[in-house]
Amino acid sequence: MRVFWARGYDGTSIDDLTAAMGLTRSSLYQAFGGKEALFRAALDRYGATRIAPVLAALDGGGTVAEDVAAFLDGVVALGTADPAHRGCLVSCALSDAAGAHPGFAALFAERFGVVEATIAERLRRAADASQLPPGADPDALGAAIGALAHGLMLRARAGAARENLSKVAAAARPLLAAA
Amino acid sequence: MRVFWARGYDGTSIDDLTAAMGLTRSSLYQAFGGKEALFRAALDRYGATRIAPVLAALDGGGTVAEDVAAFLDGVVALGTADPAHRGCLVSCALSDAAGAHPGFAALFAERFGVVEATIAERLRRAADASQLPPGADPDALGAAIGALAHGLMLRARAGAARENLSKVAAAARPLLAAA
DNA sequence: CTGATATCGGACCAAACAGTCCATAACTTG
DNA sequence: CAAGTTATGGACTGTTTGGTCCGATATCAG
Repeated sequence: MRVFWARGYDGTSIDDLTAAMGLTRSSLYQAFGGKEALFRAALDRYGATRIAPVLAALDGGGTVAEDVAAFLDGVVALGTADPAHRGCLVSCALSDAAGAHPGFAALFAERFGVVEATIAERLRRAADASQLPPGADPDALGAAIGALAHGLMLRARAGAARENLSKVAAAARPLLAAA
Repeated sequence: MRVFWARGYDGTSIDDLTAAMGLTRSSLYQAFGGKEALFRAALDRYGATRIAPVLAALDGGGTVAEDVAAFLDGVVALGTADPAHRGCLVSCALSDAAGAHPGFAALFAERFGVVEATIAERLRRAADASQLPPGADPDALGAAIGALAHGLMLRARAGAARENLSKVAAAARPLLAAA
């Protein structure tokens, strides 16, 4: 997962992977079946260990503005925590792989959709509690916050510092101005 | 440019390029020097012919909210216009290449910075005209709008329809609520 | 200890890769 | 038109790619 994260799908060779994982080619092929299957497994692991905790901040128990701010902070932290793995495996590696390898396109859309749907669900709860402006569309607003999050990940990949991105995330607060 | 756009840097071979460009390897190497230099030339062309017109919408002569909305519409249009070239050469291809090829990291940051700086400049003009809330930070807000734009590009690559993304862009309007 | 089974290590393969080369063809220019 | 220069075509090279194979090693049951 870390190798794909740092170098992308096409930029990673089987030798890179065996070196990082400490096993030989045969073991890798025996255990995972091939590069593509291993990448899918890495994406699963990334989703479970990296994305899920960040999404969990949306259920932090605060106001919708607080929870979304915490979510965006988590995004920034994930994208900038380790200089060797800047940005996001999905935003950076999978988005590119979806072009050269059509099989990844659906996977990319699916990963994207999970994030948007989770945010939208939180927003719908806020709307029910009248914490959102009356005319707001939770789905569109959720997608906008998701797009912002992915954009922050790209900016992290380009080398932005964490403090800097925190300010950017803070600048997005008007999206959730209370009614 | 189109081949890199569709298939990414590592996903594109010299043969792909010669086939699309209608010339032979020697001509390509003679004219551009190599794959990396050709990619840089493609990025230049992309910036001049695709990104610059979209950024120009920021000087559309409307209110800051109108100009930014027009800019985001342009982003959505660029990312969804041609099913063969979904998303953005910079957001999708360069972000990945920056991982495997360190030389591209600076280039990626530079391309990103141009967009943010252009938006921030427009916002500063708005602030001078008191069209922005008093406490707003034009640099941070510009970076947020830039991140949103790049996130929309990723969503376009994942296959989102234009109408859909237009709604998402519209949902971001509160970012520019007048003071 | 023995025999069956699962795992491992490293050599191996064909294909694809980026990049080079030189003989030929097409211009340019005096 | 002829000499000099530039662009082109396609064969070639050494390397790296993802993937396979088989002998050696470890694990475990009886």
